[in-house]
Amino acid sequence: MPEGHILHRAATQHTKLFAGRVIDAESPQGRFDQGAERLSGQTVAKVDAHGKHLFWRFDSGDVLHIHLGLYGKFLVQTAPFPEPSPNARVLLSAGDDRIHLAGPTACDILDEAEADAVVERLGPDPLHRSKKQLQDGERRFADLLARRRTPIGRAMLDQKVIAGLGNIYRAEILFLAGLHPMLPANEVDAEGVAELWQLSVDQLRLGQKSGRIVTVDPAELGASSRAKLSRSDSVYVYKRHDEPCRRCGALVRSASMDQRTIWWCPQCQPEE
DNA sequence: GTGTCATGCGTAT
DNA sequence: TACGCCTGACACG
Repeated sequence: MPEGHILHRAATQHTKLFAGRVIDAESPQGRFDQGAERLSGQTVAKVDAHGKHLFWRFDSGDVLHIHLGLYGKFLVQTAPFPEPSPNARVLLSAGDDRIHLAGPTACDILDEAEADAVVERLGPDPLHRSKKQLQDGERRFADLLARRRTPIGRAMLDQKVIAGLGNIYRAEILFLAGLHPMLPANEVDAEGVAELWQLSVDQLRLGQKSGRIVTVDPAELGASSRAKLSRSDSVYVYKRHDEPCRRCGALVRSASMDQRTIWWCPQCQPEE
């Protein structure tokens, strides 16, 4: 159930645990037998992420490319290892550490050029750290939006425009920016574009740090909600159809956009 | 227990 | 625009 923050979190954690180590791989499920055989005995160089894609880079030049899709999940395990569930696509282990991967959309071995090609198909990633990358990213993001008449709600989920946002962040960031999801992307003014980028950077970073998506400003939460934050307490509009907006009280609306649901506050995100 | 839905996306139509 | 992937959570009975 992963948006970009989860993958970057995994990249950091997996690098910490496995960089420089020789791994053993197996595929209890059997759908990655050949890959596991190929990777076993190889040394991990590092693990990095772009958007929702994760890349395990090996000294040999092999790259294990993973995309979790809608269902995929990583478990980090330490010895003594639990019995692997039979649906584990791959187990990657070194010494007392093991990654258990289940349900991914993609799990395949690429060479470096192929891995580069995956990244090149993606838009800029707001979780990239260097100042230069972020500045370039913002410029690309602005250029891409300027060339699209498509609704901003669709553009924000388009991984070629901005890599790493999923349905929750899409809805929440548009709310925070005060933009109606149907507004044409090329009609968002420069200030709005800059705000969308900055909100994406800030929100994804928060998510990366905490491992969960909490977009609601702590100052806007009641004391009781703060004590135990349920998912519906942690967001402004996502899955809150017909509930009152936390800021203005208007009823949150929802609609289907490209087979995904989008939520917005008709008052805070006016349609013009 | 069964049915539906979902933080995603590639491919076919 | 529709389907397939292939999993878990949750609502409902």
